[in-house]
Amino acid sequence: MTAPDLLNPAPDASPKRPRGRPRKTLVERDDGNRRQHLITAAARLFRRQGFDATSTRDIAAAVGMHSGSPFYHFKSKNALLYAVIEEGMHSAITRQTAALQEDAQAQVGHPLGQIRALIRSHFETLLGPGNDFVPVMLYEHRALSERQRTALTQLREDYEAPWKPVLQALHDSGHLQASVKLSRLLILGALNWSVQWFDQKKGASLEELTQAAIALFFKEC
Amino acid sequence: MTAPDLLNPAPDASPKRPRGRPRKTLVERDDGNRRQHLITAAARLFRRQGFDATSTRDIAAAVGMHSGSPFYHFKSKNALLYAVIEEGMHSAITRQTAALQEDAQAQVGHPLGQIRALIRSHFETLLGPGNDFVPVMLYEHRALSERQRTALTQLREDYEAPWKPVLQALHDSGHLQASVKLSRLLILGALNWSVQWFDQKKGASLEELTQAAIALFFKEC
DNA sequence: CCTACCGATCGGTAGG
DNA sequence: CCTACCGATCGGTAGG
Repeated sequence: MTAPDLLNPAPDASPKRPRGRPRKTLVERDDGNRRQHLITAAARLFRRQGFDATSTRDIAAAVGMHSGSPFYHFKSKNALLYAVIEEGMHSAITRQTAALQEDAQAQVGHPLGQIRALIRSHFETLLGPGNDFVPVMLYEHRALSERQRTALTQLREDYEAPWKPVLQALHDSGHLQASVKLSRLLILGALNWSVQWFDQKKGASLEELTQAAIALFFKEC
Repeated sequence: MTAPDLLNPAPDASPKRPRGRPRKTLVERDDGNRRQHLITAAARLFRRQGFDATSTRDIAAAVGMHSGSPFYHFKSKNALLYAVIEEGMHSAITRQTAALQEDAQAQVGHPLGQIRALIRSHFETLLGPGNDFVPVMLYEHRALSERQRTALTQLREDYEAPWKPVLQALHDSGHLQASVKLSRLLILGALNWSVQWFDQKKGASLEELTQAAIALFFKEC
């Protein structure tokens, strides 16, 4: 405990608000933090309990707010879900782009190296520590509104776009036998489903997972 | 319309109940039908809207009951969910067993024929018309109680048991390169995810899907 | 961002 | 299986 001073005034000295106009940068940073805390907490709860089974009161409590306060930051529970999903897709696309660039610098764009980068990056997005955002998208997007779903479809297409030429090249070179379209759907499904069974503590590492997936899907020629 | 008789008494002749002790077989058959209607309607609604987003009133209305009546047949909404899932797993196991027997008679147990039968049967369980039960299991089992989940784990192990020796044989013969355990998890994931994107109206048939999956996962040697 | 609150909905039950 | 109902919870809001 410190004695009352200018920053911690005695109770009789208007304890409610700081004097003068609040500094804008500080206020915005605080707002951004609170909003971000809500998104992060919501992602975790939505992933663990599901969207419907998570109340906005749960989320408020997780960040130390009262029950009505999340609606100061988000106009509805749905908007909060969409914010979670949008952030997940943006970071997934960022991670994927970086992985492809790293690979391009190392290997002059061999398609097997590219698909390896895509799969490894995808596993990290799904299974990396604290990465609850994309799993929420995969399993809770049904709760989105029509307009939100439309916007999400665009993000998913952006994300999947780099897979198509890589799989086409692997098909042309004989490493992939099934059709490119069905292969993409089946491969992404196999990866996405890992959210259901992968256990960080025991079992395989993401690197082992990646190698197994490549050995399963692609021929050596 | 038929004239009032012993089976359809006139209104003044105690219309509430038939006289005497109800014939047990008839009563049980009626109960079974109502119960079965509830399970079927619940499966459809749970699949379309999710478990949490479906109210017991929705289910009651779908079979022409009033709001409290489903609880005459099931002691809780959860018990109804478990009935849906249990029926789905039983019919999946039955279908799978029959598929393996058909294949055994035709091909003397070639592992490639066996895996083909397993995959084709799995797609039918997931994507066949009216087969909502197993998809509900895949996406709503989180809502089960601990005891229900334990019982379900046994059913899932029973279902997956035939896959292990078949995949092991394919691994030994060089048709499968990745480890048997990770292969099984990734393959079943790829198939299960088809629930998310398969459209009965357009797109591929279950037969084309099966062929694509086999071409994707297994080497020709 | 808190306080106090509202209308709606939900799973479930008693009693017949 | 219906009728009538209950307690609890929930998303969301007004007003500060």
